[in-house]
Amino acid sequence: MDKVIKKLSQHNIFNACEESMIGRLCAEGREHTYPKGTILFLSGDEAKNYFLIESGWVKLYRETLDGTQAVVDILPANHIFGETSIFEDGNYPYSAEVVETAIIHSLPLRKLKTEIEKNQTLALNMLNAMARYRRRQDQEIEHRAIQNAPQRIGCFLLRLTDQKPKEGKITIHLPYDKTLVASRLGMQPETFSRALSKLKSATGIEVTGATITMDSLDQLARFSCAACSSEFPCTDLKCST
Amino acid sequence: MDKVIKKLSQHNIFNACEESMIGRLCAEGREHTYPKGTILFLSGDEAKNYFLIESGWVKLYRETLDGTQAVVDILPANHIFGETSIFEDGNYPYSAEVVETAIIHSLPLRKLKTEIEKNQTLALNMLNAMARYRRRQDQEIEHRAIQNAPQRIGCFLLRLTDQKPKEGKITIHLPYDKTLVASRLGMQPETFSRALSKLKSATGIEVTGATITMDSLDQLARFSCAACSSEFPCTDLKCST
DNA sequence: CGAGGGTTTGAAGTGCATCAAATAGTGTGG
DNA sequence: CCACACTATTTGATGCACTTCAAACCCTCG
Repeated sequence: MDKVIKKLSQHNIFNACEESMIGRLCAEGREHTYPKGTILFLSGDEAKNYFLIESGWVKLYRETLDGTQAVVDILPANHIFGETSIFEDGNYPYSAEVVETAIIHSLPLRKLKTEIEKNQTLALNMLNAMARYRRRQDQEIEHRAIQNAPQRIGCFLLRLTDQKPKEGKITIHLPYDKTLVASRLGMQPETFSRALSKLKSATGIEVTGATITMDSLDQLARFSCAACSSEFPCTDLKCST
Repeated sequence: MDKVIKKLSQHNIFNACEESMIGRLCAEGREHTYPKGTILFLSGDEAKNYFLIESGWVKLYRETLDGTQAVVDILPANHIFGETSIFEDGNYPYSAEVVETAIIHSLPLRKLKTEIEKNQTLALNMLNAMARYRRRQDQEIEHRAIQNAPQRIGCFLLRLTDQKPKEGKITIHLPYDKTLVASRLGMQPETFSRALSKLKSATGIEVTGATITMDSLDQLARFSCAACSSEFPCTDLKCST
């Protein structure tokens, strides 16, 4: 299980933590490959483990009795989720589904809790991560309130780029299904499709399947970031946790 | 400044913390009365203080260049805000405006940071508070995604009640302007007005100015909670931090 | 009493959802 | 390598919820 230890120690939360401690955390960990569609847990389930994504994508969502669902987030490799359940009532606050076949490590929450209570560095890292997450959520609420569909897509695309300096043409690949992107952005697939066309004619981007190219990000930023309180290189929005 | 110490020690974040430590936190604190409309700070300002509301109401919001604003939260007495700025870049992530004349204590972030780095209990309390806040924000996103305007109002009313057992008639007072409630719920004042009428005819509540009465909460819960992933006595949603 | 803000009402417009159906794309077995 | 089955995506038509603009109303407070 060296691999997990290495992965974990690269993670923000375990920054500057001793390997021995991380080793203890992983002691009862398991690695599993889950096919697309697997439900890892449901909202309200008793939380025994938290998870590290080795590869693939995982959707976090909440669902009403009649089946309507609200997507909380869609997480890529190297993300951790379910770890906040050590606080509060010990149940998962959302459901998790594998949306691209994934290799996932499960780690026991119990151990994490023990370590956090002893280890100041770990607790502080965790606080930092939570604060960062909180900002992202605030932004999310803002975006859904004041950006329209084409702008939300533009903003999403901007956050997918590596912020690399302007080098000739810029290419972005959608990381997963358009339908999923739509749900991530809180809109219907049909709306996504139409909004992407609008974005195209408004900013001059080129769309070919899941690949999007453009001459520079400026146009896109001008279009999308007009309806946002942050200014363009909105760095804190990048994925993390 | 005994008053502040007392207030603080009742607060979740300082649960089980020594008075002496809280005393150190308050050392450079100040109390101020601010009239309605006062801007306490703007998003992006360097964060030197965090705040405790003694009385009154404070609106946290974010604003785009063209003046459109998204309300993040509206906080009542006994709430703390601005404290998360000790993490990350040290700037406030939102603006704060007094919306009902308020008495507010400002406390230096610097001292809080020092104490958090030393005091495990404090760090853990803070983690708990952050986790709770995170859940609330997740809920907020869900609500805005799947509840319609009348349901959002109903849900808001339910969260205002004291969860007291059914005793004859139930009375709820809106804590501030209808216009503000509307912005808190992410809708226009006009929409709020019309949605409240719909809620009235759908659930049989009585509305007189800012006072709302009904025979029982059941009707309201049945109407609003249908479009929510949590079941009715959704306790975690109650205010806190 | 009159001014001004909060609130309601009306009329019209916009954006997104929904339903329905066509089209493109992908993977399968033959 | 092709035809079929199935899914993802697009397009069209329509409806609804919320917004916007405008104006009336109400209520409070000087």
